[in-house]
Amino acid sequence: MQEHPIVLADANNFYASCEAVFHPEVAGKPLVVLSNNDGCVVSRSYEAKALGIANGTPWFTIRQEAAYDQVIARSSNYELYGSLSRRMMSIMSGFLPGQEVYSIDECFMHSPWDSERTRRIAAVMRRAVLQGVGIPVSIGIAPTKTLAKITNHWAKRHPSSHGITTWGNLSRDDQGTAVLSSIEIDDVWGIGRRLAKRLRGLGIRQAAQLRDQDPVNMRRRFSVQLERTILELRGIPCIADDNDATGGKRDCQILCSRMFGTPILGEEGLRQAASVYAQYACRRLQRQHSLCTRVSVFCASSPFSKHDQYSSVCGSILLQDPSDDPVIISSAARQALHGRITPSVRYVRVGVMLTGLVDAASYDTLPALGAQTDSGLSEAFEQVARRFGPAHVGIGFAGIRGDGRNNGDTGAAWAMRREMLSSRCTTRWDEMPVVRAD
DNA sequence: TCTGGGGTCCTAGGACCC
DNA sequence: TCTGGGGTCCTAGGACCC
Repeated sequence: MQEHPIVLADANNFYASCEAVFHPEVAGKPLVVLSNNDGCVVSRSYEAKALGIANGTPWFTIRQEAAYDQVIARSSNYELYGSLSRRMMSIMSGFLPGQEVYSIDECFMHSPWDSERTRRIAAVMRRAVLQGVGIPVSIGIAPTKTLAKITNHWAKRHPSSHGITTWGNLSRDDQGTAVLSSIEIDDVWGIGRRLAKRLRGLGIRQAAQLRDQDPVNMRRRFSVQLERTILELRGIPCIADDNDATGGKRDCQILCSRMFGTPILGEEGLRQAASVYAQYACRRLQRQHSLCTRVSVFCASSPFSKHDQYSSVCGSILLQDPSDDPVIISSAARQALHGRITPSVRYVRVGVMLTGLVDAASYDTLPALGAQTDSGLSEAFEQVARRFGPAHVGIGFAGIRGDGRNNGDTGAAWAMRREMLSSRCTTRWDEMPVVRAD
């Protein structure tokens, strides 16, 4: 047994839990959080799960039944979730070293202690997050990331674990029989729908059976990833740490894409949307101090439409020099689709992808390499945004605002729908909660 | 009427070079 | 006319994750 275990902390029903933090009246009730455009269910409270609502269900197909069951629905409020996530991660980083924020609601940590001491620290950490942010987390402690995922899963499903399960504290028999034999193959980290189907075809149904396969043989038949998963299930760490200290820095690509509130017909509307999303992507590029060398844009019609045939196109522009200039990038995005779209197709999505990312710092020292960097326009936009709020200025449609609660978006007809948005309590002065002491 | 968004890694195959 | 073998780089696409 390895004595420096990996700790995985993962929030329970994160988005749904966030909605209850500043609205305690919804706690204990069935609540679902919907994706952008109020499309699909992406997070559910325990009570909503108990009603049999599955993740990914299109909201319009269950809306009436949900109303009957008094289910509360919320549009996704990423501003709130992001803010609570940062608080939660910050609290946890004070308890154990080597935090890797893996997603908005979970992080790995590397404990220098043995399993038992790690468990005691994790219990204190868990209470600190609950008290400091109001979000319940579950914790798995194990020698590898894949096993930490499995023990975390176990902790979530077994109330007797009080939110924490430690692999090293289980007997060898329990590890195999109670835990690995009860985990279905699709619940193993790294095994998706397709792979699970192929494995079941070979009679491999539970995690324990996968662990007992020959790794070399499975690598030949499937992939190097599957070999790693098998070794991880045996307690041999093979999944590299993503210890990029800059936090959230993207190495390969930055993508910004959205479904529209209403479909777009014709090139001009798509060009407007592409230009707006290019500016969002550009802001993220600048925040991580990168430049990009290629701007790609894709757009697609609805894959569900009964009237139109599905159609998708993409175009891409290679920049002359690496750049983070929103003028250059948004203009490339406008050009990328030129002449490619079909005028009669109703497009419902557009996305802008920035690739070929390079570190801006390497061009600071070698100006002769010729990067086209932003001359200060973005900084001016940021200053205006800080003083007057988001979306007051921008290039083209990005400078146009919608009305009311959605005024962070452009006022275009295709802007997303968010009809059930909760307050952005921690990021907007005018939406701060009011507390009365009677 | 109404079906999310943002990533990573790996592999195959083509282009190109010597 | 004939037309190998090995390497690298890039891109597209598939599969997976939350």
